[in-house]
Amino acid sequence: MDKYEFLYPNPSTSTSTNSPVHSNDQYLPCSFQHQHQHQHQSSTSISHLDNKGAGAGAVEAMDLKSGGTNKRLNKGSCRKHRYAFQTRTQVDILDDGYRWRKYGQKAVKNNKFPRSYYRCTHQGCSVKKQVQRLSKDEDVVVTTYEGIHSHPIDKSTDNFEHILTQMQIYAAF
DNA sequence: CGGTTTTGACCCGCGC
DNA sequence: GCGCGGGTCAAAACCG
Repeated sequence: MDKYEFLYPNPSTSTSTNSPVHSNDQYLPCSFQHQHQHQHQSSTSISHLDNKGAGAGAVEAMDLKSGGTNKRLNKGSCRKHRYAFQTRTQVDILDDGYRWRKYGQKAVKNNKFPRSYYRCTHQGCSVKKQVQRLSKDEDVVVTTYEGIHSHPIDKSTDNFEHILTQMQIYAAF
């Protein structure tokens, strides 16, 4: 049922206005906060992510050190690049051009919708991604990326994907 | 047939 | 010490 391969008919219509939020101690030099006119109510999720237990802000309630994020493989990793996107879309799967394999799904306490855990299917690329939908606003989908891709995108020829790629590269620095 | 999703169980850190 | 909440794994099911 989750077979949405390519859902970017109109980048300026369907998926609009992503609000990148860096919750880690890592700061992004390039602030690509393109706040369009669409977002006007629950757009800036920084307060949501920063504020734990604020009802719908169960996305960023945990730090990297606490969770079992790096319990097994990660032993002495330097820093974790993690940033969340809030996208107003009706589709759960936001295809950014990479290949993801779902490895888990858990229900969040303050959310009626479960959170899906995805992982990059590339060898050596342990980029993780989790998608969560807000129970308050079903149209808002929070996608939290973790890690940086060290390989080109398999797909090609798309403006929006290219933009996303650049955004990730910026976030990597 | 291969890759991926699904779903339950297990594990781990933290709070009480 | 136990329970809770969250994250991951793994085996089976499913789809192209």
